[in-house]
Amino acid sequence: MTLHSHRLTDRDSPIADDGDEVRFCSACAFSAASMRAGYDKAALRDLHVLVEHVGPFRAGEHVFRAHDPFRAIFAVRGGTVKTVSVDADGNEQVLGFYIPGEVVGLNAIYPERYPCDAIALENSYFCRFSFPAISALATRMPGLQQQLFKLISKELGMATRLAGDHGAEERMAAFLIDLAERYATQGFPARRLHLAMSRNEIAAHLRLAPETVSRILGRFRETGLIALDVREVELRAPDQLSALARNVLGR
Amino acid sequence: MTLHSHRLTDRDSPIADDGDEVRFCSACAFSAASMRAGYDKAALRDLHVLVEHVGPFRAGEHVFRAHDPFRAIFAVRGGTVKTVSVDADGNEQVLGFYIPGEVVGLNAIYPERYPCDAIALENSYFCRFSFPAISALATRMPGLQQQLFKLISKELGMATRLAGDHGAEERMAAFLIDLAERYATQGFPARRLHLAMSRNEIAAHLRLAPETVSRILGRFRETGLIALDVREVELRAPDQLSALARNVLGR
DNA sequence: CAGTCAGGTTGATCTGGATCAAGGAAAGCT
DNA sequence: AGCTTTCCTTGATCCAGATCAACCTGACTG
Repeated sequence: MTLHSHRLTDRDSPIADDGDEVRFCSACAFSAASMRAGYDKAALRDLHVLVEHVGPFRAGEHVFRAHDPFRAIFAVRGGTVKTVSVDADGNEQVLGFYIPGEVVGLNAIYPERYPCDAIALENSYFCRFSFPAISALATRMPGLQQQLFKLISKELGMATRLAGDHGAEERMAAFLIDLAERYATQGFPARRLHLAMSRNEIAAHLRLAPETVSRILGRFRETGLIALDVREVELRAPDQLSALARNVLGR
Repeated sequence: MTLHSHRLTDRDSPIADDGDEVRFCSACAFSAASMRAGYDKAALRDLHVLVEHVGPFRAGEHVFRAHDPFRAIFAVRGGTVKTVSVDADGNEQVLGFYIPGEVVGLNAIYPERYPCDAIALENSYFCRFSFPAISALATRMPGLQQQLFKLISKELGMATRLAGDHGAEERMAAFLIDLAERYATQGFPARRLHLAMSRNEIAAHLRLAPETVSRILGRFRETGLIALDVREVELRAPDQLSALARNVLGR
């Protein structure tokens, strides 16, 4: 098999702190909105002062834990995280995977405690925003407020799609398409991706058995929809995949 | 069968416009937060001016439609609504049911279009809040901003629970417990409820077949967990139901 | 570099809930 | 009242995906 996906490393990631005192890490979920709105230096400085760079977290380390009091949200600067909720019987449910530029922890606002664990899947870095501080700032920066609303609402859309009734193949296709698109919007190649998560974790996300995930990926490979080398994926027929995912993604 | 649930009507509903020029409809999701925060008269007047009472909508009528541009959110003043998304193959998914005091339309913020239809299940009334206006106001009323964050985050929690992997009985139990608790927080009796929705709608919400919903309710009745007369439900053993729902509701 | 172990694949079997089918009961219409 | 329609229930069968089982692979360990 000659599939060489562009494995993300600390070195070649386009997402990183640019070291500039005034501007933000270029991919931060908040920077685009703030820049777009054309805020003055003072407001930008406020937002910048708010940020606390944290990490690295190594694979398997917790960024936050279920039941911890909610204090902050985390923008992924580099790496990948999963959020997981473990029920009384020990069943793990993966709520989501988060890649650079995305924000983790928004589901903790209402309960005022994190309702899940956040665990790094690989070496990962974050911008930590105190939630009281960022929402106070949002009061003076309507664009930031809007951005926060959008982020939570987007997350809500994701959860809703996941809740839908759909066949295993449809969900798997939707997972791949969605992930690829999210990487694409962050500036990564759109047709190749490295899966930072195990089959087990994909399964726990899509409420499938790991065996089913494996079989479906195998089938996708055999029918030429994807090229696959364990965790390296190339979308060979994105249109057919999208067609499969159509009902899940709602378009 | 001698089960007489307290059927909600326009007349006996505790939720209604109180007719006071200055205060809000007592159950409105925003009134509590605003009152609690102790805002001055001017701010309260702003919020009051913002509200537009709409309705009645009769059973089956649309409050908004999928793909319509997002302009407003709706607090249920009386009645019940469902939000439904219909995919390309005509499969209906019920995203949620909303009772008086709850807010519909928050999932439209990110896509900037309603991602679903909102349909009244019975005669229903709403407070309509222009979203641009209420979020502008939220800028001057941090408590209101916080309330909006919470509402969306709470909705996110709901969607997440729905997305979980769980047996049909667990999901059904969770549905009943959750609905009863929501009625209870709105001041209705905690152990008796009238289901405003059909078995089909419950099924489309819990991704079950209507037959399965019927069978499980029958089983709950036979095992004494509930008393049941078609749409009138009495929770006879709320603790056992809660135990069943435990893994779904996460506690 | 043999040994261990977690992760992945593949095959065989089982099962929870869907689907198909047939009536009953309540509500709206003429 | 009768008629129609929609909703609900109950029984019989079926199937997508879970579970059980076996083996493979590659990465880390002593």
